[in-house]
Amino acid sequence: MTDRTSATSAGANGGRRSLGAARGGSRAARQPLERPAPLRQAVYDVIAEMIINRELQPGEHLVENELAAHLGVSRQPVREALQRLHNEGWVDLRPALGAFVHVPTEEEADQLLATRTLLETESARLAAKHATPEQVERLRELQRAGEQALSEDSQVALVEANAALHAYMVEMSGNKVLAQLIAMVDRRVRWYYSPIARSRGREAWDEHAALIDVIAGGNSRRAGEIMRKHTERTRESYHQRRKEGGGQDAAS
Amino acid sequence: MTDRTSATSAGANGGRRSLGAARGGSRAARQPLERPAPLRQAVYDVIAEMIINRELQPGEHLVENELAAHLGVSRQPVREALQRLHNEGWVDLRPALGAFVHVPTEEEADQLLATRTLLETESARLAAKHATPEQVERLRELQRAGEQALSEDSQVALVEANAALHAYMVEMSGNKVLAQLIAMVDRRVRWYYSPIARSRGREAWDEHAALIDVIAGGNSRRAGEIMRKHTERTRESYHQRRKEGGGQDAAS
DNA sequence: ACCTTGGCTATAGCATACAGTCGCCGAGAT
DNA sequence: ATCTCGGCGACTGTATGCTATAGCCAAGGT
Repeated sequence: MTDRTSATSAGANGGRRSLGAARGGSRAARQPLERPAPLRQAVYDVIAEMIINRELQPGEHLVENELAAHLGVSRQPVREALQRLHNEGWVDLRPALGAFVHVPTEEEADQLLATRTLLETESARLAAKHATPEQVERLRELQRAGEQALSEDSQVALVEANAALHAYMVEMSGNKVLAQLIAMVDRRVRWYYSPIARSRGREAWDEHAALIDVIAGGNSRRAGEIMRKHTERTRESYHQRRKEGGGQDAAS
Repeated sequence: MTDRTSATSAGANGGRRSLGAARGGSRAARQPLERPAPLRQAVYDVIAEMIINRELQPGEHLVENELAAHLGVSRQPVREALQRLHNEGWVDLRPALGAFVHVPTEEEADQLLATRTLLETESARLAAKHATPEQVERLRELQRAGEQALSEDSQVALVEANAALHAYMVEMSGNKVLAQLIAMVDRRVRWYYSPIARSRGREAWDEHAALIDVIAGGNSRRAGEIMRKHTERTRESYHQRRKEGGGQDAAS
């Protein structure tokens, strides 16, 4: 009982941690277009990030009170954020027990990768189908960003550039439904294999370059093929590393 | 306001209040295996159903208080149900304004159908790849159920049988991630075009029969092809009917 | 020594209370 | 007559209080 009291009192807007502070200043702004951006969104972002970079480990019990106290908000936004994380497969919600960080299984990882291949392949095909010169130029920009990260040997930048490139290609596809699905799947894929795959680096970005060329040429069939191979190789690399003992991560 | 009230009260059909009552008596039960099955789940089911069968119309403002009152629960489970409905694309959540039943656009419908084709095609391919005789037998059972519905000219049964057949095929694919995506997409697809498509009936079920034969033979490539054509035809039928004036539904 | 059982604690689930915000409408000014 | 501004109602977003349950531990029985 005492702990809960302390937890809530800490959260009782007396010490809004980063979350409240970031919003407090917007008081002056009066534009009708500006959306308040609910707390639960911020809470969701923070928790999701904590899960992704392993601050919260798979299987870990996410106690609403603790999270609320930690973030300086009440349980309510935390609950709603957890719900959303559940819908998107990040946490398991066991009735009357609460939320637990999802524990990835080998099977699931494989299925995710397979599904990703399917979706990304289609995305590439569509992107090639109606690519405009401006879009291609944008792709090349992103490609250069990747090369840069590669030369600087910055893993973080590399992962980011990779995500950006794929994301933009999806956007180019013009299919928002597809984009939504890919967003979900991709994020989880990255979570699964990011700690293992030191990124195929050079190789992967060469493939990207080739892919962009094909897209520029508008050859949708070939674009799809290249993307399939590209993601398949990532998948293979994933399996290989797992066998080699990168298994610190996934599954039991 | 009055019109909406009448709509919802009509939908609540009086008996819906049982949500709370059905659980009240569980006090005596002591089995550890018995899952409490949270209220929000029930609430979600009810609201989703109301949306699907048009008791709640596209664009309609879903006021938390009213839903809560009609269902006999507090706002809390309603909120959480709405969150989930939002993630799955059924309702739009406008900050500080609330939840609105999603308004389908023509573009979106098309993208949904295209995505469905992609996913279902893959599902069929995988199903064919490792189909067991038992599974094939089950498929034929479902097929017979469809034929039955067809001969009885029962639209409801037909839609149900159709859903069951596709769902089982997805299950056969063995890819749970894929299954999850298809479940989401399919449900929305059905929502979009159900009021228009009087189901292609005979024709569609003939295609099903052919598909099952191919799956039984384990020809995955061909299974995928057939499924693609199958769903593409549905798509065409959708567009055709829209142009003919079935546009009472989608978009503005 | 092992199993059973009853109470205890921590925590989720639900309900209720409070506060801030958006949009509307009418009154007053130009 | 039109435009602006201030009050008002409604509803969401957030906080907090309450209750029931799951899991644990210890005490007692077999």
